[in-house]
Amino acid sequence: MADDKKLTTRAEDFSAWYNEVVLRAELADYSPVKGSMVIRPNGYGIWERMQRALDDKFKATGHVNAYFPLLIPESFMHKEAQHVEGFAPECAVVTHGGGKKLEEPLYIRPTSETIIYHMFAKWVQSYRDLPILMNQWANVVRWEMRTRLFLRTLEFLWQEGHTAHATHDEAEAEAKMILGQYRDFMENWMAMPVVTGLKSESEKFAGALRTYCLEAMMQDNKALQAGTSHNLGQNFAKAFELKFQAESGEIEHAWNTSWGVSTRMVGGLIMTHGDDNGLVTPPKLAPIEVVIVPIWKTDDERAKMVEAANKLKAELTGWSGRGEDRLRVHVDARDGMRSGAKYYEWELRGIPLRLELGPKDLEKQSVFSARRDTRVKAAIPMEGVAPAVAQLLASIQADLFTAAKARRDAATHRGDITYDRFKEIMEGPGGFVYAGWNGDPAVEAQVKEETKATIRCIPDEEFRSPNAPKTCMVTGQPAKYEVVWAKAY
RNA sequence: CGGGACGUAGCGCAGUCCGGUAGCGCACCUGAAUGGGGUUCAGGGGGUCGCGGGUUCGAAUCCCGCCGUCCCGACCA
Repeated sequence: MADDKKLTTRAEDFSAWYNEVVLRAELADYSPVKGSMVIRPNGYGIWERMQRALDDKFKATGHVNAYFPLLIPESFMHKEAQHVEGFAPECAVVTHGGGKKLEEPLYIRPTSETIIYHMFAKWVQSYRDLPILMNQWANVVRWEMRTRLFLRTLEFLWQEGHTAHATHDEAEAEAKMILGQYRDFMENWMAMPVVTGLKSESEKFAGALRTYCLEAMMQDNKALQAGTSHNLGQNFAKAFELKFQAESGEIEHAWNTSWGVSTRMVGGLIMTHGDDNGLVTPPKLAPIEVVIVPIWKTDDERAKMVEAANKLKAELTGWSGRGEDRLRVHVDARDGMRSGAKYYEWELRGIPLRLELGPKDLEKQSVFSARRDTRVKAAIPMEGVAPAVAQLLASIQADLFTAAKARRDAATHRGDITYDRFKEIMEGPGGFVYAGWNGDPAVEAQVKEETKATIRCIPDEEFRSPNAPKTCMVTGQPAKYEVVWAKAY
């Protein structure tokens, strides 16, 4: 921050830019405990909008919310072999309580499969008790060595869905259905394009049969895993004796899924849409969609313009053209701050649309608008201002997605790419590279070692190249899959 | 845990080499003017200079020890 007022630009130093946006837009702040953070109202407001939209989707697809406890007996963590192997190193463990050493240490949940399937086992006897479609909003703790605001912190907020089904196919359908819900949310609410697909064996969730994921591209061309959905098979059901009597009379193990998205998405939002002036929030997730800045010179004028601004706000919020989803409007009537300074501040905070209302506008019976995304300005007639504003917001929402998708596609490489060319891309601008892979984990490890890029996913059909590579990029052997490579957060 | 840097006001820093009254910018408070893209002037508040010890008449500055933070690597929603 050479200039106290200007942000470091994305081109200068992307990660410095990111940190400055988070801190200066007051989305979050560092907490006294290294690696954990405080989510401030501006950031939490976005998370609340995310929660509401997702929660509605979960409810609409038949899920119910519950809450399971933070502390998990150590023995539970050890019941599923891969799970404990994957998570034990990053767990925080409570060894003392009430001033005494505990008989059995308690793990602070890094995720809740173990406790939840233990409970499900208590609740399920018959196929008639299935499926269980449950979700919880919770915090989890993972003792990361290297942390970044929103993207990786010791503690974070998320939702974790957990379901139990009578058959493999039903669980598989659930895991994929949720993936679709996430995708819809990311595209239509976050305006963030994603590639959906399957994780390779080495990248899948500890204890899962298969992990599906959504991968987004940030403006520095690195990938961000924005969400995951797992088909857990019967792994946890066997470990926790989650059994039921089938219609046939046989005792069978249930089939589970789990799926989650976290406050990491706020980081994804920032890095997808932010610009050198700060945050850019898609209207649907903006706690405030419209800020009205009244403009005045004298005290008399101030009273008049603040009144006019409040009247405008009332007209906007009173408009029912969006049904229950009323326009979210704020009037910035602060005295002692120039309008220009207010503009910069609201731009930093990513408010999608600014309306300036001064004596001249009032005279002309119009209001002056400025879009946050394109910074295009235009007068809007007072007559019919609400639908016009709603229309502008809808355009901003749509244009953000289009722009983000164009950026991603411009940094996506397909076709027969040699390993040398691949290295050039990864050392240089980065991006998504679609390439053939023979399916050998050793090749995957080698590429990771040599280039720091990883297989983000085996993409779902609609994302695959029309002419999929026939050979493995590294070995030249026949390709088993087309995969997406990228450096990732 | 290995490699590098740094701890001075809320934030960003100068001062440290060469010991001598703790400073600057931003932010904050008060007042006045200003007011359609970061306003100006005047006044003001705020710091055990990371902690502990040593050298010295005197330490932010020199010496020893400790602690902490950040960046790079090993792990990762």
